[in-house]
Amino acid sequence: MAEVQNVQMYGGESLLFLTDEQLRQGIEAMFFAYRGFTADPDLILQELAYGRAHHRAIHFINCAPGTTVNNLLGILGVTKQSLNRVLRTLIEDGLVESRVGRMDKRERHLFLTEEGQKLEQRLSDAQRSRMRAAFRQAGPEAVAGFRRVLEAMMDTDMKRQYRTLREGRG
Amino acid sequence: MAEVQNVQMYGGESLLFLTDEQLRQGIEAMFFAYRGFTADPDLILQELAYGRAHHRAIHFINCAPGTTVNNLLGILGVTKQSLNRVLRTLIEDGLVESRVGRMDKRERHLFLTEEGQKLEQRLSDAQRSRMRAAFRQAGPEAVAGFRRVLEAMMDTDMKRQYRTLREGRG
DNA sequence: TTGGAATGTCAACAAGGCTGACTTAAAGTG
DNA sequence: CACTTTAAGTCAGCCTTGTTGACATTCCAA
Repeated sequence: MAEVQNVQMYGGESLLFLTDEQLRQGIEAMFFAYRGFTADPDLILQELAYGRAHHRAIHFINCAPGTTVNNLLGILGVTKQSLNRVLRTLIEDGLVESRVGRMDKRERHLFLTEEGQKLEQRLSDAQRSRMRAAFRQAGPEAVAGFRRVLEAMMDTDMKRQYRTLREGRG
Repeated sequence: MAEVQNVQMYGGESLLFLTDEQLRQGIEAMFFAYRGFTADPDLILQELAYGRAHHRAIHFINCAPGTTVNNLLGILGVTKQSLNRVLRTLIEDGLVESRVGRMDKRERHLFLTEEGQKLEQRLSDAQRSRMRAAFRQAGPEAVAGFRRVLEAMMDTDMKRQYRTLREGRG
């Protein structure tokens, strides 16, 4: 592999190392990998007439049960109208429960029902099994690097969200 | 950083290392990072009333000038109706040129015009500069790991596409 | 107590995926 | 040559998921 040969040529943090070509390859790898990343859950969602938006909502409600609509909005980065449509169908279908806030009655706290949890399991099993295979194939050091690059690629406020989620479960 | 501590506990390829929690973090990192990845070009596209679909077309036509519509369909993984809508506007707007094949007159070979190349530059500069910053921040070894994980996450046929593109330019 | 801010809902529209049916032109094959 | 296949493009219509605008409810502070 002729792609890491320029590392450290100028000492310290290396300059030549980042050729446009290598950056282009990184961009394309990201594009193709993201497709792989979503492919398995997409198949499951399709048979239920749901989309990726439903998956994302389910995922983060599962991570933070009792979260409010507003909070979810911040994480997902969409408009509340867009999220609402998805939430409405999930509530109608009995996968998500929305409880009026006790302190602040304007807020709705969101929870997965048992059925919702079951679907979450199915979806994340599918996604995790590909991730697990990739992690295993690439090895622990590659995984650490993978995470470091992804974190560096996030916006600062996204990174905050990500860290919050990470620490919430630890 | 308490996340790589379980590596190699069982010798050889490590088992404990892949906890569900770590996989979940990988999934979320991928989600947030992909948003960051597309954020900068999206801003540029918005002011031109184009979308991500236009960007993808422009990117791959730039990578493989003279590619046919059919080939592009394979790379992008969309239907021809969907691609055609995008391609038509790009041709109308004078960013892409479509030449009838000389060997096989059924084929159309796609090229970026000068103006198309200019936009491609603008878009990829934006995207690369974030990627460059992330790569630099994470360091060369992390980048190698990043690439290894992403490649392992692709489907086999995507990987073929990716490799072909990689070798085409070297 | 009243006006403004926050939270969530409803309605309508656009982008960009999808399928299906069809045309045109060129290439390949018996 | 006649027939089939392939490449490309088009039209119509659907779905998901993003957007903005208008609106109801609730809370809080002046």
